[in-house]
Amino acid sequence: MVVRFAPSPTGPLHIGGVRTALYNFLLAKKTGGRYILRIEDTDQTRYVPGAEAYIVEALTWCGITFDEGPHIGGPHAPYRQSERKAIYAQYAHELVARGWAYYAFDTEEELEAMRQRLQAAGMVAPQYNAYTRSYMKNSLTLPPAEVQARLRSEPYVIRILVPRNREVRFYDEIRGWVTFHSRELDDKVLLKSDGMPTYHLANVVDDHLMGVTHVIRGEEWLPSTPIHVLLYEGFGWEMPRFAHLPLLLRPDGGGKLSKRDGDALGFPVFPLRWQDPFTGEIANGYREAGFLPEGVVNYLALLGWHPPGEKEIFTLEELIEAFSLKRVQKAGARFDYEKARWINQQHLRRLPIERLAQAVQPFWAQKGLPPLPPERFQKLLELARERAAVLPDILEAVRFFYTPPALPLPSNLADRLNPTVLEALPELLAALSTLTPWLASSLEEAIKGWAKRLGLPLGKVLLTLRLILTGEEAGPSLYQILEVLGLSESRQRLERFLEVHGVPKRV
RNA sequence: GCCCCGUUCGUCUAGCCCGGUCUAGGACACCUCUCUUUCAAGGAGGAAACAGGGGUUCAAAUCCCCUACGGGGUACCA
Repeated sequence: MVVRFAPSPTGPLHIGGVRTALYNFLLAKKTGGRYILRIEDTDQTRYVPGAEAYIVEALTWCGITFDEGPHIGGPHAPYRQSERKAIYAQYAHELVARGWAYYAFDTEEELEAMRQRLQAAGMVAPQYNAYTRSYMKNSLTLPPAEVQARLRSEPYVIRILVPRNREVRFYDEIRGWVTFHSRELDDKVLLKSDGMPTYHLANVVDDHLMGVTHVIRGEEWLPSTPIHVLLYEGFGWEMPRFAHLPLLLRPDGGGKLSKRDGDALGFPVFPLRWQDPFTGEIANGYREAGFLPEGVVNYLALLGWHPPGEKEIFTLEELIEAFSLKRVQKAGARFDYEKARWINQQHLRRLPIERLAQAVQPFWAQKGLPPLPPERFQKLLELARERAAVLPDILEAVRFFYTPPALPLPSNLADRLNPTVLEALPELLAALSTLTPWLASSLEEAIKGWAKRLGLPLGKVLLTLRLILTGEEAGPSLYQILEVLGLSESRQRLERFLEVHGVPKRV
């Protein structure tokens, strides 16, 4: 099995593209096949600098790797269509010679005039087809001598000659047989006047030349597949198998997810942060939002595909094992950010602590926090990981560690302090100062004993201590907090509290 | 407009191909309870769907047709 992912470098890859790349990857890996990255940069006017590098970086981050591509080379190089320009022209002319294509000389204005005329006659989307081509300027209507003359002196395009009255059928691996009638098809441009191919020609030629056996792409390509089928026939080439994946839809149901949605939907639509080189505009990415690549890939896999069992959390390896086109959904799938977060959370909880520390590190550094010894850092993260769906949640959950409470406490919190506990605070301070070892277990024992002696419910004691030490009402186990804070920091916070608030006198 | 593809809980989906086992299963989100020093996490439970109409059949979520709705396409863009 040979598959390819063929994005056009017109900007960042969006997550729908990532999913297409993922499905191709899973299939290639599962079957021990080959996976090709091909850059479809045939539209020179839409070229965006940095987009190709972004695509490679994003897929690499996701763990999606290739066997061939512009970044690694391979037997079918080059892998940028702009660098294969000459190949397409040659094949386009061959198609003319075979009677499956023709030259057309119509100017933009002439095409526009044709459309206007037909629209005025009530046609919504005029086509260049079997009916209209007969009165346009092309090698089918012009005398051969004039055609030759124009070819030498004028820009021209090559258009496919769509047969007049035929059913074009193909088998889609996900949808079954799909039928179009050739009268619905128009004579698509194959070779543009700048000498570049259009997608239709380039993809067919390259897929053939590169030995692609399965074309797996988004459903938006379904309507142009009959053109591709005709091209394979015109060339006399064996067709690959086709599979058109259901689209990723916006959560509000307003159509397919697109690059242009940027951050407008309230969640990232890109794998990585992207800064538009022209406008400077920045769009957030999953990586920067604190997702693990495992989480993103797992969620994306489940959007439009379902594994045989009821298991939902998968590693990339497990996805490769479980994936199959037969279980891909036909209908479009709405993106659900909440579920994406939940899946990510599951991966966060499973991640080995060293790798979690690695993943959190950039966020830690970005906050300007000083590095901690690995053991202490890991201990801290253990307190927070179960409270986090994305990486920044972890920093939030251990805020107490790097931000001592602002004193005096605001009255809504100060009101919750237990006076009896406050009164006994100096005594507790003294007791804790001699406590060894300084561990959550011994701290728990000491504090529980102390609460008992005071005759107070444990909850009141702990809430008061929590407020004093962290300034927050909720969070990880207080014993763990004390342990990770350490004796000296804990004592400092208690002392500072006493300084600011004073010890209430018993009346 | 035309063409193509689709339609099971709010969302992702199982079941559909090979009709009965479906009083339609799971997950996210939501609600209740539980565990707990708190917040999470965990555990238990709840509410929640076969788009509509016709057929075929002893029997239809499952097969066929129509309608409605949704999506995609309709460029010298991919």
